[in-house]
Amino acid sequence: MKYSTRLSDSVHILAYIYLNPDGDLSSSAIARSINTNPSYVRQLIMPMKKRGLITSARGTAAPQLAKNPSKITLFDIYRAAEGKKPLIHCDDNVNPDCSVGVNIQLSLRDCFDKVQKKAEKALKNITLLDVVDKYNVRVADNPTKKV
Amino acid sequence: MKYSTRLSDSVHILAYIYLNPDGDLSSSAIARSINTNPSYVRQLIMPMKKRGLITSARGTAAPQLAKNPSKITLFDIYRAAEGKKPLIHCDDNVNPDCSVGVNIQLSLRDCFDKVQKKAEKALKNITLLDVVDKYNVRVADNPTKKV
DNA sequence: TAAAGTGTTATTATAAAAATAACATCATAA
DNA sequence: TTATGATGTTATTTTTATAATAACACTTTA
Repeated sequence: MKYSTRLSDSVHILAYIYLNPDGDLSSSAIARSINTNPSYVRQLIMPMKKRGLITSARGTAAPQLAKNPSKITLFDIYRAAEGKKPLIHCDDNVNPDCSVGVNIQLSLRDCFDKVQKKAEKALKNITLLDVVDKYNVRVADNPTKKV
Repeated sequence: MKYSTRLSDSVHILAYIYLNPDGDLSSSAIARSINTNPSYVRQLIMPMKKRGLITSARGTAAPQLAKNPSKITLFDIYRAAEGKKPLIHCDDNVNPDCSVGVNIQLSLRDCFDKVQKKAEKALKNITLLDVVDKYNVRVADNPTKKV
């Protein structure tokens, strides 16, 4: 399949809103920045709205962060973007008549869960503010056209 | 796309070989356990061979672990199965004329790299023996038909 | 009231993976 | 020696999760 860029694009949306409080914040304008279409942007915004990361209202092109960016972690955005999908997938289509097959996969699930927890912990330790700070350093070091 | 189960299936292959030293270790037999085809099994074995995890010879259905299972980590198998592919993907198709777009993605890459490192560290801390041990506990707790 | 926006659902296209096929090469047993 | 069956390898087809897109009811605002 295509690789999912939902987390990446969702962070993009939040950063864009935060960095352009007085600019055009329509889904069309954000979509142009991501090089995608307005509908996809709105589809990413919706779960973030449900998870309390963003506010928006029908008819008005004025989404806002619902929290301070220092209080929004990459894990929050990951949950909104990807739900409960894990980073590593077990093969749950092994031969059910094979004890090795079934039980190795179940054992592996335990192991992958541990890795998942570690990754999630790392995601929780990075905030939207951290990402924006890195962005600002980059822009300061390499001044070019804005927006 | 489909989710990759290459890591999962590669571990499966190694465990199968370790647990059935005197059984049929042809790619066909292993494929039946995974519920897939012999060619796919061989395709997974090849990179593990190149990375020194397994030995095998043309014409003979007798693959062997090249190391003690306590010396093979999930990270080793992950590298063989997935190469350098990361767990989380940036969107590298954003609007190149948008400073926010480009620089946010570059900043995100740094962040995702940190998460990747943590996940890889977790993978390094789990060995094939750990997986097999969990398997043995499962089989002991829940005795059913073997192989 | 017209224009432009969001929220939402449905459909199509894309691309990464598994599945499969095919075959040269090698080992082994009859 | 030859037939059989295996691996190593490359190429093709099918599957499927995702992005892309379309469509439209509803809402805001000029």
